[in-house]
Amino acid sequence: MPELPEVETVARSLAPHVKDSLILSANLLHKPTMHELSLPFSSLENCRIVNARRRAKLLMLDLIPPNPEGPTLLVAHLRMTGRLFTPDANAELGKHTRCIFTLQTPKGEKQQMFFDDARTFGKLMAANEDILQKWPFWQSLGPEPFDLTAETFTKRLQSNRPIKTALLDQATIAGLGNIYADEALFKAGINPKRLAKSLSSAEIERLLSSLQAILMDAIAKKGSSIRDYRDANGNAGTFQESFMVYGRGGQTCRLCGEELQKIRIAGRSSVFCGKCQS
DNA sequence: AGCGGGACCTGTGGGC
DNA sequence: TGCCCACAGGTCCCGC
Repeated sequence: MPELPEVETVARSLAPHVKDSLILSANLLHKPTMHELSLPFSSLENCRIVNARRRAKLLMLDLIPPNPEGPTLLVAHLRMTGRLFTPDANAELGKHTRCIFTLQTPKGEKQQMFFDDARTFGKLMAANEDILQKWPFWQSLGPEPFDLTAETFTKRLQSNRPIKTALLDQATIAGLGNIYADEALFKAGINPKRLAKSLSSAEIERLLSSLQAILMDAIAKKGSSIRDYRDANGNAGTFQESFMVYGRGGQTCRLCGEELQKIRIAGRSSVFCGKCQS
């Protein structure tokens, strides 16, 4: 499930393949994949890709358009099963390929970039600054975890929701999903059901340093591959080998041996240790 | 206003 | 063996 470390890994692994390439065409095979606020995909033609980066869980390709009205960004939200990658030269169209981009590399060679998405939750958007300003989700995004101070985090946690719910809210902090929220709460020793505003300043500092450490470690390990997720080169990440709680409900806690509990919080499964997390 | 929960979507895997 | 159904979950939307 692409969360911050997975999207960061995709951006870093995709960049060398697409940087300075010209988009010759964008062929949308599944209409709902195009975000409703997107410029027409024909506007992507003759745009040059100059960078691939990440904001929150969004994959952002910076573009130089052929004219001032053209898009300056190709934004991809991978959601559950989206993959943006450059297939091998003679690769077949996949069963779940939703958009095909034909690129011209700086060497003048043709190369394809596929957006595959089994579950079709993912979205692509050809955008510019005006569109970002009109996009409520973009406007509501909270700070990046590495930019967050304990003081700002404290202000954003003044809510009556369980801390787990607050961490999943992209307006509180951007980039966390179910995996890293559960892992960060375990590392910080905080029960996911605790109301966000009930956390002490010591607990908030511990939670912030825990989630920053986990995200750094997960980026270093190229993300977590549960089933679908692969980077732009088709490689799996290895952070799933480091999971302390995610997906381990009913198994024993790796710290104390207690049986891990699995409950639902705001419709999400949450795994935690009743002994280590208070 | 703020929160919880269902809908969206399809592949997978457990149980019978 | 094969079928059915719960589950996976990020975000939007609706209702309380």
